[in-house]
Amino acid sequence: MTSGSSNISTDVPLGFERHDHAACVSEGLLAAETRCADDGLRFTPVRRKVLEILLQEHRALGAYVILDRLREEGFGSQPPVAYRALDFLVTHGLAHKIERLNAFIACAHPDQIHAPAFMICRLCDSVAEAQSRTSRSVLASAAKATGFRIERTVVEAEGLCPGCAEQADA
Amino acid sequence: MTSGSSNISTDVPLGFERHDHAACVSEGLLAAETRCADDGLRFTPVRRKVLEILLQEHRALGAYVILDRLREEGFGSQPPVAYRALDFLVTHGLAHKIERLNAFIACAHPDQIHAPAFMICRLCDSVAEAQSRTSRSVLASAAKATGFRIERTVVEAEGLCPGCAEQADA
DNA sequence: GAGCCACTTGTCATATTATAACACTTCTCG
DNA sequence: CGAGAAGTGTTATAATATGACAAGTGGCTC
Repeated sequence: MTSGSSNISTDVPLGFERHDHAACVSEGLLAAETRCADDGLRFTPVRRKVLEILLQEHRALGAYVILDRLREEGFGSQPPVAYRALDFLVTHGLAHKIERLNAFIACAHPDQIHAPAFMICRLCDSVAEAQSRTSRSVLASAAKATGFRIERTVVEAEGLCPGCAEQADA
Repeated sequence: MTSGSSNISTDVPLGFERHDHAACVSEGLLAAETRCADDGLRFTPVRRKVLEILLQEHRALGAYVILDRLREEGFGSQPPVAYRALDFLVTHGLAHKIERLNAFIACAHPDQIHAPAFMICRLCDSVAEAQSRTSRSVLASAAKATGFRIERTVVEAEGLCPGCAEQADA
């Protein structure tokens, strides 16, 4: 994703790094298509559009922002339309909910097993997804000690992204 | 808190372990009082009552549940009353918000520096707070690698507590 | 291809969580 | 004591999320 190659479509440091952002969208959609085909899931127009909307930003979007965009594109405009598509994407690992923000973001690693961790910039709102091995976490050891059986984890850090931290220091 | 001593007031395994629960409440309130006195904070009746309500359970309570109890006790009954008290408690480390549940829980370690991690049982709703050192976490290394400056972390695991896991297996 | 089924979409209605703004009171500190 | 800051209570409203039901769509068997 960090693109050693071609056309940088934006120089905003989204996901904290410059990259070929157009590729994020197309690759993301392609990965989702493949995945759905493989797993016998229906990648319908609404679902596709919602993922596309999410992929367009390395930020978390609220359900109602997504809903507005869906309306503009001619889809249904009532909350369940957005929530159901988001639910589908989250359930199948194509998107994640950022609990801290009550908002949603496209998955950056739809191929791998995901116990994702996020870094959320409180100034520019960008969100980066880190790959995480659950096993060596604080949670894993605490869970082991008490006998808790982990099914899902929420790991989110709030703070300043590299760019904003630099500006803040200046 | 695991009480080598006296009267077990309930045998429900709250916080996943049997313990002298009456002591949780009184010790919690005492710790808060001390802390507020030390730091020149006002531990007013509403704030005290909200903390007491939270301490009575090793579960996260929604703001509106708390609000109902406040009303029963003769306090104001509009949302801001509860939210302001909760905000005070969270700001000063006497309570935490469980983002996954949009709900609140009393801090189990009000004395220490807190980068807490929680284990949430999806069946019995109990929540245990683990002590965590942020430093060796997935987040810390990801942050270091990208230059992200962490200010606050949310670490929550959802799954089955020891008791519920056992029942589920049976 | 007709009929059946599961799934998806769209809508209305409503629940749940959270905050803005303002008047009034209480506490603190000079 | 008086001025200002902090806290409380209220009204009103915003933002987030779900339940229930009707209608449409696609894939299936026979």
